Amino acid sequence: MHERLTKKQRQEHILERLGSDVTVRISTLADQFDVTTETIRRDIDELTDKGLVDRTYGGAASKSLSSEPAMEQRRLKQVAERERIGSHAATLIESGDVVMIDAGSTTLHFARALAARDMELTVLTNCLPVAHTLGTVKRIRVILCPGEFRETESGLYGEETVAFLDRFMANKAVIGAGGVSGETVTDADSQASWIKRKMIERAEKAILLLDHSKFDIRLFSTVCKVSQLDNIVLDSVPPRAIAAALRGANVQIHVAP
Amino acid sequence: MHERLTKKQRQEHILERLGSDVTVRISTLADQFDVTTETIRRDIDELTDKGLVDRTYGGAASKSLSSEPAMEQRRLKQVAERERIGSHAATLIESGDVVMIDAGSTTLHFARALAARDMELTVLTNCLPVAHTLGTVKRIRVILCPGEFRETESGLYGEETVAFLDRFMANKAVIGAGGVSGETVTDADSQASWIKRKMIERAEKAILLLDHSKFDIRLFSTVCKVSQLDNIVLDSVPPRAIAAALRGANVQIHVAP
DNA sequence: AAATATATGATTTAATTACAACATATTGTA
DNA sequence: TACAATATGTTGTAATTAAATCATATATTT
Repeated sequence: MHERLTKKQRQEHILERLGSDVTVRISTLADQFDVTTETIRRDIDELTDKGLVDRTYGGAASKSLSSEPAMEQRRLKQVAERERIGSHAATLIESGDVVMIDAGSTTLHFARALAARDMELTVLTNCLPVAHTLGTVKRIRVILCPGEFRETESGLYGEETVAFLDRFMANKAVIGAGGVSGETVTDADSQASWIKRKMIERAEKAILLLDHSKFDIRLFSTVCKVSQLDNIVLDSVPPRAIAAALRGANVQIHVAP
Repeated sequence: MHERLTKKQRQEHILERLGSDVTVRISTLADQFDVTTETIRRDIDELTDKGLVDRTYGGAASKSLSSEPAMEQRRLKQVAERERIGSHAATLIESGDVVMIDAGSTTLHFARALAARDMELTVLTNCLPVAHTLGTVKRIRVILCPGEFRETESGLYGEETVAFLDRFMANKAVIGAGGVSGETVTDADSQASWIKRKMIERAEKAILLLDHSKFDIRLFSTVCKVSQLDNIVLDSVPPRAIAAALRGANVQIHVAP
């Protein structure tokens, strides 16, 4: 006969379970713990409030590794474009390169494409999903930056991160951004901008990945001028003004087919 | 106006979605694809039959092919014991502590228990799953070490990691190990041992988590002498020789209930 | 021990999902 | 084109879950 578990114990068990399973069901847990579904529902609500699990209809799910809540809504529409961008950008990488990869959903697509190519590479990144994706590939050496972990982007940020990057040199930096307007690249997040700038600085070639939804968008934090870029990979031809700025700065434009 | 997607496109989108999200809901997908829930239900049933997704009530979840195979295998062993150990070890942590957490499956259990407690903490770790588990908790500041990413442990290792840890001081270090024999703590992995040693060195109190399968095991790489420990959390009473060594070294022994 | 707070259970109603059966539309092909 | 195969929509009913409320039990504090 089992002794009754305390609330804390139950909740720990639920977290444990979500460590190996992706989802749990309230009805199942209620059976196993021999409490009512209402009790489990309350447990899961509390865990959800703490941000430890995601609520689902009928249960809970473990938090996703690469969730980007801000992008959630339009992710569906932009997925195909980003895949194309990432895939094309991967062709710009050569065997033997040292590559710095920024955190973001577009750069994650790039990392997936890169993993599929299977080259000899060294990768520095501040993005956990990128590290995870490339970590499985034998011939790629992945170095993750230190820093403060931010759940929203699943990335590492802060002075530690920037200082760490400063100690390396790369052949290529692959970054994303929130918008480009005229000759200025911007992002909503100033901490992220510091990382992007440092990566550009420490790499011989800077490659920016951008989908068309970011054209003519100007956000809070300036990342760099387009003249600091070497390549830009897009999913469609940019508006006249941006195209002119890019050509003027001698940036090589790639439109992913 | 959107064009209607084909069945194949829808299903690909669902899979893509489950690449970044853990779960999808039938009702949501039906809205987004502008089809009825029955259509999505049939899509998901097909994907389930092919073994590509897991069915859930109201939707689907990504298959839990854990990307941490080595860790996953060990997780299956001694799960209950490790949960108890981790849970009890969490009670040794106080609000305001700076805690260094080693990579390993037992320490991950500890991290889950810690997350459920919801205290004000600063955590330094070389373990991605630990960072992810604690990164969701508002009151916990998580700093991830730099280093070379090793997929088998989902952790960071190497000189960068050790040097980084050297720059901090912690109240407590919580580490795992491969075995303890006599008065010596050992591990199979020498790179991991370097991390563990450094964490012990940089913390006021060293807490070792060990399940009983590790008693009287001596492995390749020496981590430390038991005299360098302050607390040890076990799932059962250790053999005479080890108990004697621990008492002799004035290590506080906790047997998790 | 009494008082208070917390946790759990029970119950009802509303909302959501599942399932099956059948109708209609769309696609591919002889 | 016409036929067959496939895909999708519609509808009704059953099953499951959500949410709110109130009652009861358990723990904590004074």
